[in-house]
Amino acid sequence: MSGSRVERPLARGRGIPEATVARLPLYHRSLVALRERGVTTVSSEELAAAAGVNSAKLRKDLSHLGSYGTRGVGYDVDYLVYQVARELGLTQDWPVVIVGVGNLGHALANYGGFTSRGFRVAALVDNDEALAGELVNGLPVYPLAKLEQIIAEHHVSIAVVATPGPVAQDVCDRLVAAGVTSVLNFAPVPLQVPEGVDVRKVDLASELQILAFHEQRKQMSLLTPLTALAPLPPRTEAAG
Amino acid sequence: MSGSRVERPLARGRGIPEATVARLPLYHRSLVALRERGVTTVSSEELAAAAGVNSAKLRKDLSHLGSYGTRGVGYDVDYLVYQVARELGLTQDWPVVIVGVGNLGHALANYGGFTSRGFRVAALVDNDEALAGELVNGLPVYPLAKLEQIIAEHHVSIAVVATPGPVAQDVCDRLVAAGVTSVLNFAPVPLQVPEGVDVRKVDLASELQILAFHEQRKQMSLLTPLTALAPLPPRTEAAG
DNA sequence: AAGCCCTTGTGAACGAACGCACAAAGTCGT
DNA sequence: ACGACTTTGTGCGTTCGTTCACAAGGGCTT
Repeated sequence: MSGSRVERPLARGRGIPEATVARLPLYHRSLVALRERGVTTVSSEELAAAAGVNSAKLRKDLSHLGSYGTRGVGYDVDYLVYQVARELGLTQDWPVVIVGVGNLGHALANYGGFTSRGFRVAALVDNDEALAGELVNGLPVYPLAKLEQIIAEHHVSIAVVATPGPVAQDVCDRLVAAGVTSVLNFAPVPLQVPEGVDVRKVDLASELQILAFHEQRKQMSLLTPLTALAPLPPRTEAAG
Repeated sequence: MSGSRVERPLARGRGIPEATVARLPLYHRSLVALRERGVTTVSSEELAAAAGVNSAKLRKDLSHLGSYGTRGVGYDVDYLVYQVARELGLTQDWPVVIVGVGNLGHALANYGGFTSRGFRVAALVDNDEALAGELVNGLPVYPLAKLEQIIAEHHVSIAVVATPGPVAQDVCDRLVAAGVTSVLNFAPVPLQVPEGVDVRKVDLASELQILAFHEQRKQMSLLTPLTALAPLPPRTEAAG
């Protein structure tokens, strides 16, 4: 077995659990909403309610960023907004390239939440010649041939793949070769990327199917009594 | 109150882990792709590679559905496609209502992956009077006032919320009151729903922010050696 | 200043998910 | 028919994530 050397699991600025990172945007948004309502101080209980999470989880999440609260009082909204934003990298400018200007790419280019908060659509790219030069949300569409040039000139490190599935991997390969190290993938295929490149998948069809799974279960449990579903359900106390 | 009752960690009915359910759509899609290429038998190793997951994880996932493989051979593609589809509820028809026909709702209405595989857009609904009656992807847009009627007549149990954030909760409440028990939420707010209603969130801005977080860390680790990261970050609260 | 009250931050228990490694169980060659 | 080979299905240890419960620590009142 390996040595018993205790390695510090959570350094101050690093080692933030992935589950926590995934919730930081949620907290950030809730905090901004509170700030816009004029709230200056918020307790973990209130913020947790606004974000729809458990308050203990919220406190532990925030504790990974540092001790930004005041015991007996709560968190200063302004200060916490800034800290979360800084941790998420929202205090810097992120030029983003969107590849694929179909229905989805169109919507993304127009989507307000995409362009705000540090992100800026550097360019729209599509391989359809007919689209080249057209304006979408005030942004011109460039041909796919210019992809590498755009990435280099704008120092793009984050790309959005909104192409049809069959070409997504090719596009992704070109993106990575050109220097992109983070990809948000809307295409219904699992993208293969080398070490060091992050891919996050947004799969609309999958989400619906997951809902359908649970929906089917609900319908089944309505039609048949519980005893018919499980072989021998112990007659424990009924909840509620 | 956000302190919700302890919901069963495993999926309702038979105990299929939630993490497994979330991957079933992925397997289903990979299997369909294999079938279309004429593949009739697939090993866990091959299917796992196609889906981009660990093969042991794939086998354990599939084992929750039943013993559908043949040792020494693999899985029959046709058979497995059917079993996964049945488990996901894709063998039945799911009428879906999309509320909010903005950029995103427009894209969703046109999105092929949404309408295929058991799902069917029963109606598009928007509160913008100007849109009423317009055709999107061959489907008419109905006014919000008809929401309850549509849900009842089409027996809709799954709804997509693609409205602006501020009205999402109101729309959701009406959906639930009208009988919807599964909601796919694209609005950037956490929806509150009663027990028994499922909500899945697709948050485009959050996904980008999560990528930005990791991207920032990559850049930091390139610029500074690891030893420079360990000390406490200066608490510069005078910023701004 | 001291004590009370409030909320944060966290140790610890619990539970879920992952992945290794292997036994079980089938096929195929001889 | 039998043994070698292949691949599934799964027991088990490890890691990751969630939640409880409470001590630590700050503010407020007296």
